[in-house]
Amino acid sequence: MNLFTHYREAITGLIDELIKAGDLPAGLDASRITVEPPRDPSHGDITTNAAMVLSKPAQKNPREIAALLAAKAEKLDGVQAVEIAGPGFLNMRLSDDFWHARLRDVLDAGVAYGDSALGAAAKVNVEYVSANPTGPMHVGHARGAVFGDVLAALLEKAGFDVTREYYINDAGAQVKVLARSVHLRYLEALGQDITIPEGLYPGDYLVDVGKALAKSEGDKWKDAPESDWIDLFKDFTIAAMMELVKADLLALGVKHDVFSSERDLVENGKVDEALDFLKDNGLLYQGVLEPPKGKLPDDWEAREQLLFKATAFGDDVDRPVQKSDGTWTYFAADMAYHLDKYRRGFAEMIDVWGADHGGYVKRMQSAIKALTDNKGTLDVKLCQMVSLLDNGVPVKMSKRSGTFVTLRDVVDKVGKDVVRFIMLTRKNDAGLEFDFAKVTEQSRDNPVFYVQYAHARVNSVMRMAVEELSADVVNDDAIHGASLERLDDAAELSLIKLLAQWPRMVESAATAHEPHRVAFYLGDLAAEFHALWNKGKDNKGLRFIIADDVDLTLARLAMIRAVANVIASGLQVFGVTPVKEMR
RNA sequence: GGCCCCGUAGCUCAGUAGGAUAGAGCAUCAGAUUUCUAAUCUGGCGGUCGCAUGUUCGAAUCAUGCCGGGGUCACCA
Repeated sequence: MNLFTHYREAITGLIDELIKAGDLPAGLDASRITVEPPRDPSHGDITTNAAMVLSKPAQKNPREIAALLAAKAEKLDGVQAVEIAGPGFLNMRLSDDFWHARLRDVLDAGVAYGDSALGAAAKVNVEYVSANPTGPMHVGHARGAVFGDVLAALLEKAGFDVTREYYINDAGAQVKVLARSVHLRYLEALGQDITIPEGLYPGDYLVDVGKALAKSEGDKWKDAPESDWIDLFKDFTIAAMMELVKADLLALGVKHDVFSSERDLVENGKVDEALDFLKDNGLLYQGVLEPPKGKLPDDWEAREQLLFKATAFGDDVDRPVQKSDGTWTYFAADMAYHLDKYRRGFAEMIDVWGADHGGYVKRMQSAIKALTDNKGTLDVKLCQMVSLLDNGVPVKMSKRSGTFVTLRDVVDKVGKDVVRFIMLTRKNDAGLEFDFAKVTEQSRDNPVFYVQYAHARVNSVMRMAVEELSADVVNDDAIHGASLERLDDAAELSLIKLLAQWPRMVESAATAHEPHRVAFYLGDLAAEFHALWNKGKDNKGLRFIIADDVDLTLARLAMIRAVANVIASGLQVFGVTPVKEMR
């Protein structure tokens, strides 16, 4: 249960009562009313702006409305005190019993705590990675991969029906170049000396593909014209590259439900279908684009081409859908792809792209508007660059010099959990530094460690408690039946309140499509837990284990177990394994 | 030149569908350890939220215009 949603409903209920009683006029718009935690804890546990928002439409002084609400709010379950503050805030303090009940919720739910029905099982499609199948994944791909994977998990936790999708760009000129590169490797495998010309893919990872083809095909394509072997080589190589990509993603713990092929779309006539739809609606025309303002590309020439009327849907210019050789542009196929997603039932689509594709967002969104009659929505999440450092020194990356850092290198070096967590410690549209030295160091500076350590520390205390008090006294049943009302210290209640925020965090992060908020929340939670742990040094009475008060000890163990539950719940969304020990 | 993103403490960044006195970490200064793992914690210092108008009861948050940084700009994907 998201307690803020709960009390928002209660407050709007009170407003209805006031309307019925004639104290407020009917027909008030409640949509702008918020119920949230106040910034300053001295203002209570929850606050609402209801009185201020209703002031104007109700033509009443906000403090007057607040007074009407306060009189009723005092009687709500769990509410201990109500006060009116500032311009008309209604601040409420909830009873200790209420918070103890929330702690009970955490213990009952375990890692499932925070699961929400917010999404109401609505279908959402999250497309991420979608890297060209032309080689192994590099670190730049990792961020989008983790972001998409975790956003999908977050949406699932918030109650959406999520499909994780990968779009294979296997129809363009690039895969042709790839197939030619492999043909050279094939000749090499047959014993020829080769040089790889500029423009083809020089990577070693194609050597084995060439060998495999030499083995299965023999030398029959040695002297054959390209048109005879190109399709075969394409198919074989794409399949091999996708195996490579999937293996890399698996190492990172990233999975997809659906792989869609651009080539399939083209071959199945989906592109024609989508374009026919646009044509029937008068949204395609032959035209000549204005040259871009400012510096012109060197090879610019005015050319008549088939254009989609993107400007009618919010884009800046109309967009070409057909190349001069008659084949479809990438954009045309991508339109067909998104229409296909829409027709498969995904009115809500999310795409995760690199920030260098930012210029493409408007045209895709305008296409979706045109193709779905404004019924489909696309949110594009752009992920900024990751800069790799080692102890502050940039790690040089260049495909040519061979110091190219692959995704696999990074995962092998620091582990998938570290890569995943760090990728989420920044907003997606902010740059991110990934420092090999920092992300593996065991200190406060390293958020992965810090959060993991809090989880490990809970388990450590648990082990210690069993050792000191015996397993007969400290066990699951005993902890579950603990007298939670014994938790009455301000610091303990404060920690419980933070735990109770988790369902709200899940919902807001999911709604905003911002998984990084979870990382910050987990950091805050870990900090508060570590702080409480340390309080036990200054004040022995605040230690978790109090040998001569088993009842209190069990209550505190229940509390810290709840901390571990919520951390584990968050890490589960991240696809990071919580550790129980960090020696 | 157009479009998109960013601009918050010395540094790295949060800031919850506009909310009350803008927060963390690092750095720096002063402290805490015969430990339930100090791999941690407590306190001090530190800000014209790039600038200016506007909308609003209320703006770091929304709108418009500037300034600065990055990305991108017809038949690549």
